[in-house]
Amino acid sequence: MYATASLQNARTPVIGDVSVTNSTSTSPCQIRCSSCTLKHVCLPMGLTTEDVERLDNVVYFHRPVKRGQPLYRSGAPFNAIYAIRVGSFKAAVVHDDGREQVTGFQMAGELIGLDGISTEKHTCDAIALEDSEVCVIPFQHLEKLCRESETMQRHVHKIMSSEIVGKHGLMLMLGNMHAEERLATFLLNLSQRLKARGYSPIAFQLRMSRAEIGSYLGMKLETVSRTFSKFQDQGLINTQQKKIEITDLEGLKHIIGR
Amino acid sequence: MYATASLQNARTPVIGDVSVTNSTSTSPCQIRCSSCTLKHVCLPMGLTTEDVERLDNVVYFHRPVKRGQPLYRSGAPFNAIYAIRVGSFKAAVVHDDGREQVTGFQMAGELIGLDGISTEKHTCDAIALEDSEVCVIPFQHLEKLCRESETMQRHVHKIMSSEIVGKHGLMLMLGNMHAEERLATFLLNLSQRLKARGYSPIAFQLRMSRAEIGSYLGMKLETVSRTFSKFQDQGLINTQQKKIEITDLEGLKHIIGR
DNA sequence: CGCGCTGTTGAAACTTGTCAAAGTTTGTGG
DNA sequence: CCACAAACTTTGACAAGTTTCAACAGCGCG
Repeated sequence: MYATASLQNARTPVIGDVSVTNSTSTSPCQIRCSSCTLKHVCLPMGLTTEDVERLDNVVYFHRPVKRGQPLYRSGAPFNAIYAIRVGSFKAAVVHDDGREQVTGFQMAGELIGLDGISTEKHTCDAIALEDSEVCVIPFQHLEKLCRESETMQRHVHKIMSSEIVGKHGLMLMLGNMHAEERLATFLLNLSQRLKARGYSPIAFQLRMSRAEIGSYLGMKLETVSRTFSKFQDQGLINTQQKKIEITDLEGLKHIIGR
Repeated sequence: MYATASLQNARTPVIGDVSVTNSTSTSPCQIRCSSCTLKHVCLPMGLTTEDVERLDNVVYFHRPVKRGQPLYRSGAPFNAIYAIRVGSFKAAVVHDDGREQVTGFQMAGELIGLDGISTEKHTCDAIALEDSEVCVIPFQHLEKLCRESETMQRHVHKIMSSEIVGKHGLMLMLGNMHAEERLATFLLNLSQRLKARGYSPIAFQLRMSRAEIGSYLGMKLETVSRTFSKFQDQGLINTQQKKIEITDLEGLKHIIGR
């Protein structure tokens, strides 16, 4: 009852595409969206039971990605978007001259790959920050679902739009904020997303290097490091390399408020 | 034959919404997408004749916006996206503390308003940089079209995705580039878009102030002004206030290439 | 014709970047 | 399991680029 005959038929070629274009193999999915622990923060968030069951028919394959390995690279053909089931990723665009800009960090439950829709080729690299696993969402199938279900369609549109809105926020940060404000914004954002996933919002492990944080925030790694140290001196956080403990959440918020 | 009965019926409430939520009135459209001179650069770009005719049924109202006036403001309810028919706009997000970041400049044929989809409220201000006119595209109607036509659906998805990709480029600029590279990028981007619209790519009138350019590029207006002067000294451009003439296109490109 | 807004230019101050060195952690291979 | 190498982080000193503050010029508008 979960898979209609037409979807079964339509699915076959896409599976082929995926295995051709990606060197890593995919594996059938044990866990359905409808029973996934991440459904409150992932694609299914806010959807009706019926729509989630439709998703179950489309999200059928998982793909493991080892730390440091790409889920996809810039220029790779676009077939699917991905929901992160385990682990985390960075997305980065690389300029001709080699300059890299990290455009986002994604964690479990978040989507990655929307950049590829426009040209049907991915326009950035998606690299796993730790051993991870993604759910493969063949985009053609998702589009079919959106034509069949108005609520699903609106949902997908909202996800894309919030991606745009999120980038606006980043632009505001990159264009207007000082190093301290940027790092505080970054930490608070991370904290909030971890909280939404049931993790501690005040003690966590960074998955990315200082250089990657710096690239994302538009500053050099030394400045990131110095700013961490400054926060530590001010009693706002405790850091030990990648281990972060926020000791004064309000203080951090106050930095952004100037 | 252009308007089906069902669309006629569906349209009425949306018209109501538009006139309620916007203080400015809209007027029926004389010009159809299918006969619009901007169709090669606007929403209809690349669509089949059939799809464009479907658009004709949906894009029915125009709205004039005087220079300096908002098309919408942050927080306003989202009903429609807009295609710029005449003139140009800036989109800007405003931080709590009053800091403003211009997130984009839109010119004729470009879409504005996608930011509102995610929360059904607009998240930025859209302000006319000159006396302008937009085509109102009720989003619910566009979504209906996308459910009916696969090519239209993919088209709209591509537009949203390229908005995301475009922001990535901006982030790269804000995060990695020096003042000269930023301004050169800005000028070349403008030049290219004007060219695509049949205007001179090397002589044009800026519609925005130095402060607005600065906000967009993440630098202060004085730095913008100084950088313009530097380009002028280097023989790359001629500026007289808002009038710009690019005298060495390759030279400008070379600045970005470092 | 003057007033205000916008743009230009200069000098000093500040923030961040650059370069360099040393310390720390992580991972690998013996 | 330890040792060593590689990668990452921290910190300092100095340089460079941008902002800030200030003054003035030019253009458009009433």
